[in-house]
Parts: sequence; C-alpha cells; structure tokens
Amino acid sequence: MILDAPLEEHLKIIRALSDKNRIRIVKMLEMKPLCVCEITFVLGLAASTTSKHLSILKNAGIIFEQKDGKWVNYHLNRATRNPVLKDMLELIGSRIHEDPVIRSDADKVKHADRTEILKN
Amino acid sequence: MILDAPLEEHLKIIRALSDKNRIRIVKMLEMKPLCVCEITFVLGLAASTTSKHLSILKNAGIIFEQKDGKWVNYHLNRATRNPVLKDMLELIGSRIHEDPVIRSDADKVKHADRTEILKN
DNA sequence: ATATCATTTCGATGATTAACGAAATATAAA
DNA sequence: TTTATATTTCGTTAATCATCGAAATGATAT
Repeated sequence: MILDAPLEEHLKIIRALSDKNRIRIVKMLEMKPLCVCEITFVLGLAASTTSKHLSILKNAGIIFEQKDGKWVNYHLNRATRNPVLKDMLELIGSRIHEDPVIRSDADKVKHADRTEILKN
Repeated sequence: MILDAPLEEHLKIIRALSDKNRIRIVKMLEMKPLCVCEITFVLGLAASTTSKHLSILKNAGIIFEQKDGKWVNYHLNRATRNPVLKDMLELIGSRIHEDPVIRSDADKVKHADRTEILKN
C-alpha cells in the first residue's frame, strides 16, 4: 500500500498507541488472542469502552478480529508488512514488561479464562 | 535512570509524538537547531502555541534548549540514552521523509533563516 | 420462538488538549 | 534608560476524547 500522506498514517498508529489502556490491550494480546469480555475484565472498564478501544486499534491495523460464535477474538497483527507498525510493536513488545500494571494484567490473563469471567 | 512505571514513561514520549505539529518540529530539528520564531514561521502557528509544543517535547526529553542571547535554539536530543526515545527518533527519522508537508517544511527551513523571517 | 449472552452502536458527560491573543519576562539595541 | 524583539505564561474557547449506561445487533442455547 503506497501512501501520499505517510505522516498521517504514522500518526494514526502512534495515536492509537498513545493511550494507556490500549497499550495494556496490546501487551495482553502479545500473550494470546483474547475475547472482548476477557479484555474488559482485566481492564475493569465498561464493555462499550473496551469495544471502542479495540475498534481504534483495529482501525490502525494493529489488531484484527476473528469471530468464534458468540465471541469475537482479537489478535495482535504480528504479520504486518507495515514497517512503522512493525517497529512500534517491537518497541512496545521489548520494553514494557517490567511495569507493575502490565505484570498484573499478564497475571490476570494467565489465571482467568472466559468461562471463569462469566461467573462474575 | 531506572523507573518503576515504564509504561507511563513510554506514554509520555509516545503522546508527545502523537501530534502532527510536534512531529513536524522533530523533522525540522533533524536538519538543524532552530529558534522558536523559525519554527513558528514554518508551522504557521501563534508563537505561544509553538512554545507550548516545544515545552511538551522538551518535557519528554525529545529536544533541549540552548539560549543564545535573545533567541532560544532548540536541538534534537540525538545523544539520549533512553532506548525508547532512541527507537522513536529512529522510527520518525527513517520513515517520513517523503510526506508532502514534511518536504515543504524542509524546503522552508533550508531557504529561510531567522533574519529573513524578521522582515515579515 | 424465546431467552440469554457477547459485542457494538448511540447519545450524553466530564476531562483533556490545541489554539489564540494579551500580558509578563528576558535580552539586546538605541 | 527607553525601545524593540524573542519567548513564555496565562486565561479562554472550541474541539477531541475516554468513559459510561442504555439500546440495538448477532449468535447460541433452551
């Protein structure tokens, strides 16, 4: 895809990643694909808010969705050919592991599956 | 500098670079140090607005200032030891040259010095 | 078909932010 | 010491944005 406004395309990606909750989502999806309800559970937001964040990330090409019946699973777009996105994902992937919020999120992702969430 | 909240520090840098005019500033400073009035001239903003953008970039460690009499020259912080900033500067530096806005800015930076600006 | 559950869309609200012009600050020139 | 110039600070305004809850949509299970 050749663009005549690379700056705008850069900004779309950078702005999508300029929000704390959206970075948390990306870090969670690094572990494995997750459905909206799992992400909502970990972030502690309203489902509609999570959905909005996901649409922003999807729109920037950072994640993609895969429907599975009632659920919509979101995946990190690791296979992107967009070099800017590639670089940004690498940056985020390699340098934020030790943050306490990210650690705590990772723990929740590990020990809570979608069936368990449904009980609450 | 060791941080206990790497996520917040990342966000400070990413958010500083999530604005079109601030990316334009960074791209201009890649060429050479510039004073506020030169940057203001190229961006076509109020001087106070430019000053605010510069303070955000400075606060994120992306640029630094050097006073020269009446003028304040801003420099790109190329020598940073912050790996996130290093990566972000590389990303912006290597991939946005062909944008028409950036090209036009570069042209203005090349052909207009601060003495010429003062005439307007 | 009806009820239930997951997700998205919509409309409203509060917070953040980019922008401006005017006033304050700082430095240099006359 | 005035005057002029460069920059920053301040207060305001308009736009953007994150958030919520309610309603709409889509899919499964009863």
